[in-house]
Formats: sequence, structure tokens, C-alpha cells
Amino acid sequence: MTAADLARYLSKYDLVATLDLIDAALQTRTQEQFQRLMGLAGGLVPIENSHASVADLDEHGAIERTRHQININFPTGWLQAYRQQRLITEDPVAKHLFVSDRPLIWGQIRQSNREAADRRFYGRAAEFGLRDGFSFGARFVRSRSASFFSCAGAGLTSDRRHITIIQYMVPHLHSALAKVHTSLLKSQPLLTPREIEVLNWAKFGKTNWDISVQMGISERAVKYHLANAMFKLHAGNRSQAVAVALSQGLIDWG
Amino acid sequence: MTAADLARYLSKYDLVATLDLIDAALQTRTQEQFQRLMGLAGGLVPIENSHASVADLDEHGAIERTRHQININFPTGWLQAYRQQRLITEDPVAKHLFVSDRPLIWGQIRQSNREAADRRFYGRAAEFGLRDGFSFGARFVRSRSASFFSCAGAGLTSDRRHITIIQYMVPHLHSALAKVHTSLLKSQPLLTPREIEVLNWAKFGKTNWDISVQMGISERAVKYHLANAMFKLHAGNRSQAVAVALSQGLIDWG
DNA sequence: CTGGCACCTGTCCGAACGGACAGGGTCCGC
DNA sequence: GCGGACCCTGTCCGTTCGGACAGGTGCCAG
Repeated sequence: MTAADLARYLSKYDLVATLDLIDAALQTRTQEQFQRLMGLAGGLVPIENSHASVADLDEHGAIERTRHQININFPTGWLQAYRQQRLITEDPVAKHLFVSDRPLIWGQIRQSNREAADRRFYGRAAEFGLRDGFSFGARFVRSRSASFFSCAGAGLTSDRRHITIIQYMVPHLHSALAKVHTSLLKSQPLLTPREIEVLNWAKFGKTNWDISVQMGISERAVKYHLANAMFKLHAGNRSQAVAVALSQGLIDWG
Repeated sequence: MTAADLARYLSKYDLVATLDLIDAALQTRTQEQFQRLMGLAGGLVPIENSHASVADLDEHGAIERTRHQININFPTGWLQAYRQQRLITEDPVAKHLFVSDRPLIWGQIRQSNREAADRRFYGRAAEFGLRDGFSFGARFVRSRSASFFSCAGAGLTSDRRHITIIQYMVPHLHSALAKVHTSLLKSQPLLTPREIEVLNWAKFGKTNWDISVQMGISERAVKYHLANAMFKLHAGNRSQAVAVALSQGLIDWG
């Protein structure tokens, strides 16, 4: 992937559209905006359906549980089968994820890989019309989660033009997903307002007594909120509660 | 700033170069890479000198102290005067920073603002050859710091072509600076290896005794390292120490 | 060789924390 | 009306923390 590729395979209109797409990705904050963003991408390369998910990772970097899913025309039958049969364990794409910081073209994996298990996997996917497409997965910089998304469409990756656009576009889709993730986390309130308030004081090193004065409640009430927050965040003490809340984006850095 | 501007004011070569610059910004991790990045930008628009700094902010969002500076041909006399005479307090550009998420063209401020103080400021800057340029400042997403950079050059902002490129380029320079900032923070070791190790356990809610077992040292030694870390991070207890270390990027989210 | 830094260790003690036992209240949806 | 959220309060008690006193080592630059 070089600048020469850009000039060779892309028209001026393509370049304008790609730059504009990157700019739109920068502005993306909400799930709806992300869907519009994918619509924009679909106008540029033949994406028929796409599926984006954000997942938490365990300490080894493996996918622990899925947090959000943004599905655009992706065959629900496939998603069900994928989840129910835990196909992620045999997904040749998932195996390669997080290893490379470039999108993975299904066709390339298929060619380089002739194992029976992989052929079976692609056979199943093809039953749902998923033949041509790419996947991308990358960790978020400051949290133990990652984005993981796939786009499919006839002829999507058989053209150097498409592949070039995808290469340049994908990292910004990932950043957009990161921002969507943050906004979604805040919109589905795991913690109550009081719990957040207490954590915000605890992060500054305030004692329970300090916080009780600041909030105009008893010291016991502070301990109550903190205990609830610790329970919800699976934290053993206030330090861990603050660390988890920060890394999840549940409290800010003010 | 629209896609139409892109097509109207930029040639195909411009578009290729801008996209390539954005891609290079994505790869940028170190100070040297950032300097190369600015060289790339200088090949596209007539940037003669540039100056980038990363600063910590206080709770009101005002600049507290400067952390890093990356200076490329910026007149050192001006920088000295700026620092010594605390010109930031009267810098018309700094006043507008963090308000807008778009770069500020000096000429536009100059036209819209006819106060004597501002004229005096620009007079001083002009003495050092700083007549035409732009500045940009934005907060980093997850830390209480911000990037703040200026580029100057004859005719830099008198052309719609230049301005269009700058508009699309600037957010990615900012992200690049954020990454440079993180790598610089880790390379200039504020904390000792042991202090980092202790904080990394504390973030998981481990007690001093737990940590002492994990590290194979006495509980007293753990308290010793933690106390030193707390002192260096201006933290009153372990919760704050963990929060500060996390937000400064001194420890990771593993 | 000496000062400085990082590393490690000990004891004491008051303050802070976190768990477990309680008990109140309001408001909202089913 | 009643369960279920949030919100708030109390006491007791063992554990943990953090500060203050103290001591030691090894290594490296000036």
C-alpha cells in the first residue's frame, strides 16, 4: 500500500470521497452516525452488508464478551449460527486478528489456507451469501476492548480500487467505533449518578469523610455508594473501582 | 469545509499527498517520526517553520505547564520571549483555542480583531518573521493534557488550496502528537520499574501483602515503592496514584 | 571515594477502609 | 399495592493503609 497505489487505482472523485469519509469518521460519535458512515462507505465500494462489534478482551487478548453490535444487513442467520456454534473458535479471520493492523481480505486467507476446517467454515459462510469481503479487528488504545468488523459484497475485494480504498478507510472506521463505544457505554448507565459522583471524588484521593462533606451526606452513605460501585465493577477496593471506571470510560479525567 | 472544496481547490496529486499524509500520521509514534511528518506536510503546503507542544491543563482547562516541545525552525527568540514574558496570556490565538475544533488562521483573527493589545502581539510576532500561519489546539481524549501547535510560512494561508489541505490534515497531526506524547512519557522515566510494577498490581485492587507475595519482597518494601510513587505523582493515596498513573499513560490497562 | 539513587527491611500507631449487622425513606412501573 | 430501583443512616469490628521512626545493601557518576 503506497501513495503510488492511490494515484494509480483511484480517480480524483474516489480520492475526494475517501478523504471526506475519513473526515466523517472523525465526527462520528453515535451509533446512528456510524450507520450513516457505513452508508457513505457503501457508496464508494460495493458493501452490501456489514457487521461491527465491540468486545471486551481477557488478559490474553482473547475475546471475552461482546459489548455492542451494529448490524447492517448482515444475515442474522449467520450471526446466530456464529454465536450459537461458537464459530469464532474456528474462524480463520478471527485467528489472524490483532496480529496485523491491516484489514484481512477473505479471499487471500482462503487462497493461502487449504485446511479442511477452513474450507468448511467458508462453505458455511457462503450458504448465507458471504463470499467476498474483508474483516478488521484492532484493540482500542486505552481500554481492554477491541473493535471487530466485517463487510461483505459481491466483487468487494476483487478490484485494486476497492482494496486501496478499504486499506485507507479502515483505521478510521475503527477509531469511529471506539468513539461510538464510549458514547454507548455512557448512555447505558451501569452506575447511578451518586456512584459516579463518589468515584469522581475517590479518583482524587478523597477519603470517605472528605466526600461526605462535599456531597452533604453522611460518611456511611458514601461507603454505601462506593460499595455498590465496587460490586458492579467487580472491584475489590476503591483503587480498583476507580481504575475500572476510568478504563471503561464511566468517569472522566477532569 | 466540504467535499466540494476538496474537488475544487485540490489537484489529484494534492489529494493523494493528503491521504498519504494522514496515513503517515497514523503510523507516527516517536518524535523523529513526527518531525518527518511535518517535513511531509511542508512538501505539500509552504510551511517554513512549525512548533508543536504538549501541555498539561488545570481543572479549568487552562494551560498549566508544558510537557514536550517539538520545534522545527521556529525562531527561538520568539519562543524565549513568549515564555519569559508569558505572552500566552495575551496571545489572541491561545484565547480562541479549545473553543473551536478547527485550525485558526492568524490572518482571520487579525482581521476580526482590532484591539490594540492584539495588534501589539502581532507586531512582536512579525519582528521574528511570523506573519502568515495557523495554530491548532485540542484536548486529548483521555488525559488532562492537550496539543498546541503552530505553523508559519509566507503565503501559507492566503490560498484556498492550502487552507483546504490544512483543514483536513490538522486533526490527524493532533492525533499523531497524542501518540508521540504517550511514547515520550514512557521514555522519560518518572517512575522506577518497581514503582510501576507495584502500581500495576494496585490497579487490580491487590493489597500490599498480595503484592509483596507476587513480587517476592517484604510488605514494607511494597509500601516503600508505593509511597515513592505517590510522592512523584502528587497523590494522597493509592487510589489517586493509580488514577494519575493511568491517565498519564504511565501504566497500562492490562 | 563519596554522594546519590534505587532497592530492600524493620516496628509502631492512628486513621481509613470495607464488611456485616441493622434500619429508614421516595418514586415509578407492573 | 407491591416489588424494585435508588437514596440515606446507624453501629461494630477486624483489616489495611500510610506516616514516622529507624536501619541496611549495591551500583554508578562525578
